Amino acid sequence: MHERLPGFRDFYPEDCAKRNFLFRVWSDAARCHGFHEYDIPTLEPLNLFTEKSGPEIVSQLFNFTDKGGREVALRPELTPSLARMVGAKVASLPKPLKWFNIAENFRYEKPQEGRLRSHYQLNCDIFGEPGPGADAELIATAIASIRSFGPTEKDFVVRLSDRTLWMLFLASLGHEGEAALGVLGVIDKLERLPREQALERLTPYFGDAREDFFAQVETILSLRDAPSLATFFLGHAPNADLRAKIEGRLAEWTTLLENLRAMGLGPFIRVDLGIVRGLAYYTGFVFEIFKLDADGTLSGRALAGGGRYDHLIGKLGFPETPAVGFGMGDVTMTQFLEERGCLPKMIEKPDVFVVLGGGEARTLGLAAVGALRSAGIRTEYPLREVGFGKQFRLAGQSGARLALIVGENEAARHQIRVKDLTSGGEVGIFASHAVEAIRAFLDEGIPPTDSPS
RNA sequence: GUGGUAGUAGCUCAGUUGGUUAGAGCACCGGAUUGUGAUUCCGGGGGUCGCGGGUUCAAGUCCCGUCUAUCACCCCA
Repeated sequence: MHERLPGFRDFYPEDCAKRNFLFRVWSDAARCHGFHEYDIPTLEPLNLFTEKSGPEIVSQLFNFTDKGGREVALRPELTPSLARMVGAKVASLPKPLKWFNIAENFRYEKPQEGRLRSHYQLNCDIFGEPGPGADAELIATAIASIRSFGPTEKDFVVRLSDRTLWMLFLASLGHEGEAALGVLGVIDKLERLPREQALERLTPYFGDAREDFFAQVETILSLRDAPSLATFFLGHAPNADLRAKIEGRLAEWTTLLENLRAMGLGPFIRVDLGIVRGLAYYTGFVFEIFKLDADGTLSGRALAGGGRYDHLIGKLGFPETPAVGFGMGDVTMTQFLEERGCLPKMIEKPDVFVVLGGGEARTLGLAAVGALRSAGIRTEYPLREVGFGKQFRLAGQSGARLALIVGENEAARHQIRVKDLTSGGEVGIFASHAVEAIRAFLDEGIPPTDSPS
C-alpha cells in the first residue's frame, strides 16, 4: 500500500468538483473586480525566498538540489515571484496593475487541521497605487470572494488595522525601527498570551512603564471607528510633527472607510487595531477576515489576510512600487463554507441515460449516443449489455433527466422512446429527429402519461 | 522541531479480566429481474486489527519503538 505524503490531499471527483467550484467563484469575483489572471512557476530558485524571508525560511520549505546543481524550492507563496514579474515590467505597464492567481503553495511544516503542506490560495494584488483607494478596492475584492458563495455580514467580518498608525504611536513613545517592529510582534500575539506573559515580553521595550503601555494598548484595541481613533491618537501626539503625520493618516482612514461604505461594505468592516500581521514587510493598512459565530463572536483561524507592502518590491532589488494584496486559502475556506451550508453537494449528472437492447439495437443506440454527444448533450450508457430492469435502475441512479430507450422494438421502427425520469412521462420519437426533440424535452420535460405502453 | 490524545472493512463503530475462525450498519458488486428506475428479499467481495519488535501457552486487547491523524506550542511566507 502506498500512503499519501503527510499534509497532501487526494481529490476524489466529489472533492474535485467542490474545489473547482471554489476556484470558479473566486475567479469570477476577481475578474468582476477587474483583476487579470497571471501565473508563475511551481519551482523557484531557493534564494528567491531566502532573500525575502531570511535563511530560517528554509526549514519550512520543500527544497532540494536539482540535477544541474541548482538550489530550488517549491513555492511557499507567490509574492516574491510576483515581485519579480511586476518589477521587471512595472515601468512599462499601465497603473494600477490588478492581478490575481489561484495556485498551489507548499510549506514543510507539521500539518494540522486547516493547515496542510499543500494548499491552494487565491491571491489578489494591486500595484502602482499608493492611496487608500487601492486598499478599499482590494478589501472589496476579498469580501466578494467570500460573499459570492452566500455568507453575509453575519457570517464573517474584516478586521481592519493599520501598521502606520501603530508605528506613529510607537514613535511618539520613542520606539522606531527594529524596536517598534518588536513591539508589534508582541501586539500580534496579545490575543493568545496571558497578561503576565505579555507584560514580560514588553519589558525589554518599556521597562517599568510596561503597565502603562499595556493599559494604552487595551484602550487602542477597543477603538471601533475613525472618530475614536482620531480622539485617541491625536490626544497622544507629543509634538506638532507627529501630530501632522497622524492627522494625515487619519484622513486616509476616512477615505478608506468612506469608499468601503459607499460600496455597501460598511457592515463587513470592523476597525480593530489588534491585527498587525506577523510579517515585517507590511507597511500600512492590514486586515484579516474571520468567521463570526451565531452570537457574533470571532472564531477560528483567519479566512484571509492581507495588507499593504509598499517597500517589498524595492527591497527585492526592483523599482520601488506601492503594493497591496491579500491571500485566501482553500482549506479554511472550504471548512467555513461547508459549516455554513454554502457548498452544495456537487454531483455531476448526465443529461440523458441511454437504455440499450442487444444486438442491432445496441448498434443503433450507440449511433444515437454519438449524435447526442456531438450536440453537446451529456450522455451516459452501460458499457456492457445488461438487462432492462438493471438499466433503468442505473438510469435512475445516474441522476439523468431523461432515459432514452433503444430496444429491438424501437430499432425495427427507427424510433427511440424517451422517458422523463422525474415525471415518469414517456413518448416515442423518430431517431432522425432525436437531437432536436431531446433538447426540447430537456428544457420542458414530458408530462406524465397514464398508461405507458 | 517540542509535548498531549488517538488508530479495528471504503465510511461510522462494536469487540468483556488477554482465550476458538474479529463482527454490525451504511457503501460497493452480483442475483431475484431479458422491456420500465429510487422500495424489498437473497448472496458476494472485501481486514497482515496502522507498521515493527517485545511479554505470554495465547495479543485487536499489555509494554516499547515507529508512522499517520489530531490538539497545544514554535512558526505562519
